[in-house]
Amino acid sequence: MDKYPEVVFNLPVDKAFFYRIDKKLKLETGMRVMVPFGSRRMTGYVLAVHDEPPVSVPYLKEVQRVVDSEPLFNKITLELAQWVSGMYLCSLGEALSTMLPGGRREADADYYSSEKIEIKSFSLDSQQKNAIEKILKKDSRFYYLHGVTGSGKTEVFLRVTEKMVENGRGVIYLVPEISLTHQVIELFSQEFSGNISVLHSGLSPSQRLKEWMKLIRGETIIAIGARSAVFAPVKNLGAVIIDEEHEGTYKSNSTPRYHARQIAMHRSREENAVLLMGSATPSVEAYHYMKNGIITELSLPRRLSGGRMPGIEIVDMRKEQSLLSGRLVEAVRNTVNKGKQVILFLNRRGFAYYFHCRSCGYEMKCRNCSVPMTYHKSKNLMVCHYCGYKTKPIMQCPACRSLDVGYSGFGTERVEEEISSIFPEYRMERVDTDSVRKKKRLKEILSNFRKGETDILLGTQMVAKGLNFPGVKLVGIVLADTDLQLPDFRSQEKTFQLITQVAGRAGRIVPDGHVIIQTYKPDNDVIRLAAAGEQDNFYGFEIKQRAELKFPPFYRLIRLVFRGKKKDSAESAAESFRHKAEDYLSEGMEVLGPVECPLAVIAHNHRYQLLFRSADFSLLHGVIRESLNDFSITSGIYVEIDVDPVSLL
DNA sequence: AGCACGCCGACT
DNA sequence: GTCGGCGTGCTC
Repeated sequence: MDKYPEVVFNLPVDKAFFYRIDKKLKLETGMRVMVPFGSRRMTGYVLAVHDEPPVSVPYLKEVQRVVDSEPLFNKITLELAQWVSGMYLCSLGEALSTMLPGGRREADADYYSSEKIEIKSFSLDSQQKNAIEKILKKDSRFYYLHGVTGSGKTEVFLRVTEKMVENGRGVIYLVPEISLTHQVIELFSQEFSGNISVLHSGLSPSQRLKEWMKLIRGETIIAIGARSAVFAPVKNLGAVIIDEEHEGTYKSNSTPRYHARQIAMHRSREENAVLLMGSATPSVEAYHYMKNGIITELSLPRRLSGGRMPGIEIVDMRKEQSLLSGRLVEAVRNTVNKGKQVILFLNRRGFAYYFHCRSCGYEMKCRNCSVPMTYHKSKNLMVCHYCGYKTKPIMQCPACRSLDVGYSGFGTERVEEEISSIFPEYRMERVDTDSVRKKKRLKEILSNFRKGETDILLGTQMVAKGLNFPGVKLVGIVLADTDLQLPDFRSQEKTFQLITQVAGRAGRIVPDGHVIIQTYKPDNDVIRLAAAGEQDNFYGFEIKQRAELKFPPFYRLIRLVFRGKKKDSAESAAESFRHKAEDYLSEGMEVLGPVECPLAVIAHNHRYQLLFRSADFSLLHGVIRESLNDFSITSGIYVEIDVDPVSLL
């Protein structure tokens, strides 16, 4: 006697397939099976096990192997996958696969340390107590701890978790990147040891699965991890905590392109839990919902240590010759001479050194992609930031044969060079994804800096977040406006957050810290408001602009990218999709495009995008879903769907 | 997403 | 006359 499992795969195929298996073998909904599929064998997820074969299928293949001894997915996680598949317009199998840790690894070079940290027996001040009380009263679904760096958000998170655990309820704690928040993870691991599953990417797939199974069985009831931990099968979920809510890492950049905050909101509603977010610089939408009362704002305006925010100084780079202003050089010298430390911050590796002809303006671009090639001095190579294509640097302009060419721009390597020529005796280390390929090396650099063995730490993103160094007195933002020129509706928000976060860092330990912001746009509203610490004014200004320009949170967007080897067919696919969609289009919806994507070509693929926009999300979503349904995808063309895109690049 | 099947161009 | 290009359609 046989039974008949219904199986889905991690493929862009929105369909279930049926197999047969001996009734005596243990096979349940939520397990994985190895089955023949066409000419290959694949792992599939069992949605249901039927007693009767489906009438519509004449011949059923047999399950080769049952992979799991117990289900990986329970009712709640299966329903969640269903919702993800509907919301983000991917197949159910793709949704299940992204939820499962190790099912498909999400690239992030994480670093995890087991260094012991002291658990301070902290006492809470009145503003923290007040916040905790409100959260536990649960008269709202969503809460936001809005407070400056150092105002004690972590303690509130810890206490809320403690209370939840006392009441037998589970907690998901999300952090932007494990590597930058290992102190917090250590704190939680020690406080709740035995009760916690840390789902970090340093674990092997089988270790991750083991942690997942502990949660499914209820052996642990706290899950902590990056983005994908929002799917953790925590039993009796009481709270989801999102630390540093504004961080871009909460949005996935592969199918399904989910946002962890959106999943968290959905789960907290479905599972009757509270959602607790926190940041000093909320995303514009979160800020908007706080002002609307959809999210309850709990503000923590005071710093625990009583330290003041640092002095912030803007330097106009239009008057400067070099990429380090006289003002910054002087401040670095003063700081190091007093035995204090400096952090220099550059936000974009990709905007580094590029080839540029001074006669005709020719820029050297990648032959596969449309982005400028970046010069890497240490290897003497031009490298494409997107596809990894490498080529030798050239000495003559290929367009006009001029010899007046150069490699210019801002890059950590260039800044490093400049600093060492001005201050050859200072000890400096550079942190970026190139110089710290190895996790050990990063740990070493950071620990040297913490011990005061380095004077200057120069780096990209990695130095801006989460790290608190006691000796730091000066922070320089080498170029604050790089994001502002990007054709992206979120660039102002990002710039504001960057400056505010970096400034907060400087003053955290040393109250009289100093921040120097170098910019070519000293009069820019965003830079001005960030430097002045005028949060409410910035958000007010930005929200007004978003409303006027029809961007989120007032309007919702769905972006479709059509990509293919052939430029024409990519464009015509986008064009014909637009026509399809126009049949369904109604009042209050608009389509933009097709236009070439800002990054028009990536790895030989031409990219065209359509942007759909409406204030009514369910209408918008419905139109896209139906259009996709009766749109037959031309061969060789791939469609990427991004619901609520965070970036339009 | 793969992978096989199938129908037209340049080679021994 | 065949090898192989990749367009098309299917996978229980």
